[in-house]
Amino acid sequence: MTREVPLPETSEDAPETLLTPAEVAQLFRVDPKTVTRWAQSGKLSSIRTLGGHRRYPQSEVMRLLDAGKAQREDS
Amino acid sequence: MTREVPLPETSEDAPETLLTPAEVAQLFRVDPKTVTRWAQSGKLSSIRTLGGHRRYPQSEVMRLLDAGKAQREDS
DNA sequence: CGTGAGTCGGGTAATTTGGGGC
DNA sequence: TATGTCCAAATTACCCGACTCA
Repeated sequence: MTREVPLPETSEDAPETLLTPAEVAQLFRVDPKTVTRWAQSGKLSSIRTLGGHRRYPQSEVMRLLDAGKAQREDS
Repeated sequence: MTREVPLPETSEDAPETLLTPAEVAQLFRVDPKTVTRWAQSGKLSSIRTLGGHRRYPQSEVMRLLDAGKAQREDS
């Protein structure tokens, strides 16, 4: 049973789901290293764990996936 | 049975909300064990229950989340 | 006072990072 | 310019048994 206390969200809580580099890489069918390069070049937002590993917002990844899937090349 | 949950303090005193290892882990998309290592290495402050379990200040967790943010250059 | 979920510990795989070169 | 691969070091994930929490 999960704890059910009234979490007094200090401000605005965005339960943003995060994806690991491997997960994003599989979605795009590229190497995890490529995903890292996207993040480094500012093409993709990223969050850092306290150990330095990157986590990517699922919502943005999905948006970028949809942006280029139904199109033949580019409209 | 009466439960000792953090009441929404209406005045002074820092109503510091404490998060469980599992909650912090979900926010960073890491394993609860990883959060424990962060606390052990001093990267994250923690409170100990009388039984030895760790609790983490929500405010600090949120601050660290924002600190590791890297947005896209184009928004 | 039981019960189930969560969190200790430690150990050992798997993943990620960063740089360099193709 | 963009992606894939090799490398070593660092970080993280999963395994267990025992204990704590609600």
